[in-house]
Amino acid sequence: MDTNKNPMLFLDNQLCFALYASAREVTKLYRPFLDELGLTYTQYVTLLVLWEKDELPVKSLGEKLYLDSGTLTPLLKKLEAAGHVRRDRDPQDERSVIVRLTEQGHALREKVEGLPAKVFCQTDMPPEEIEKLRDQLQDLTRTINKYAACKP
Amino acid sequence: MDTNKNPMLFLDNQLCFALYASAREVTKLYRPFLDELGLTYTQYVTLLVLWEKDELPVKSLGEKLYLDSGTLTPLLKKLEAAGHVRRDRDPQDERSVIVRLTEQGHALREKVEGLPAKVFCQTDMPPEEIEKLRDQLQDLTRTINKYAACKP
DNA sequence: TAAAACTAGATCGTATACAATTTAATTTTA
DNA sequence: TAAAATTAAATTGTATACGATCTAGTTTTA
Repeated sequence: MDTNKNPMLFLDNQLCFALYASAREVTKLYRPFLDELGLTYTQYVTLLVLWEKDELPVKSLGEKLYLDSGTLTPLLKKLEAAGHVRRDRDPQDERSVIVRLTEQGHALREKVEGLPAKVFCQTDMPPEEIEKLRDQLQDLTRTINKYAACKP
Repeated sequence: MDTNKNPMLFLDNQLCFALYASAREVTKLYRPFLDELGLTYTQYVTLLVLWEKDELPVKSLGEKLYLDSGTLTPLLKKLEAAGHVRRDRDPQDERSVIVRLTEQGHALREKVEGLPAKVFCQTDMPPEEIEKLRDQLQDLTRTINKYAACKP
C-alpha cells in the first residue's frame, strides 16, 4: 500500500512530462525576442512555415503544425490584423482559405534569422545531440499521428 | 534572395518545434483515458506529484511542475470541486496554501496505474530509448530553468 | 442529377499557460 | 521595532489548444 511501490507513476519517470515541461521551457526562451516583434511563439512557427512555402491553405498549415482551425483561424486573423499575412478564399475551391505573406510578413523573416542560434546557445547542448533529439521527437510525433489517423 | 538560403529557419530543423509538437501529440494519447476519469492532462500530472508526496504547498507543486499560481490556483480549485484534493492555509505560514489528497483523490491513483504503459505501447519506442530521451529532456529543462533563474 | 456524404473553415466552450498586478503575511533591516 | 523588502497566492488579461458543432461548398453516388 506504500506509495513508493509504483515507480511507473513517478513524475520524473514520465516521458510525457519531460516533453511537456521542456517544450514550455524552450518556448519561454523565445519569448523575450518574439515579444520585441509582437509575435507569440505559435505565430512564429506559423510564419516559419510560410517563409518556407508561401500561399498555403489553412488545412496545410494545420497539417504541418499539428493544429486545427480552432487554433489557426483566430491566430491567422491576428497575423492578418498585424499586417503580416493575407487570407483569401481559394477561387478554385471556396471552402479553402489561402494564407499569403504580405511584404511586411516577408520582411519580418530577416529579423528572426539569428533567433534559433541565440536560443541554442542557452541550452548548453552540442549540435549533434540537438539534431539527434530533434529527429527522435519527429519520429515520435509522426508515429503517434499515424496511429491516431487510423483510429475511428 | 531565395527562401531556401537559410535552413536554420526550416520548421523541421527546429528542436523547439519538435518539442512543441511532440508534447502535444503525446498529451493527446492520454486524453481518451483521462476523459473517462474527468481529468485533464495538467490535473493528472498534478496528481502524480501528490501521489508521490502528499501535503504540498502550491509553491512546491509549481516548482515540480514548472507552473505558476496563475495556472495552478484555478486548476487546484477544480480538483477541489471534484473532491480529489483539499486546500488549506498553512497555520505556520498563512501565505502558503497546503494541498492535500482526499480519500477519493488517493483512490483515483489505482485507476491510472496502467496508463503510462498503455501510452508507451502506442509510441513504438524501445524502453531504453524512451528513458534516454526523457533524461536528456530533463537535463534540458533544468539547464534552461537554471539559466532563467540567474537572469534579472 | 438530386440527395447524401464529405470537406474546409469558422465558431463556441472549456481549460490551460503565463506575464503582470494585487493582496496579505512574513522577514529583513535601518 | 516600525518601515521596507520579500514572499505566496490570487486575480486579471491575453493567447493558445482542442473537442464539438455549425455552415457553406464540393464530391459521390444511388
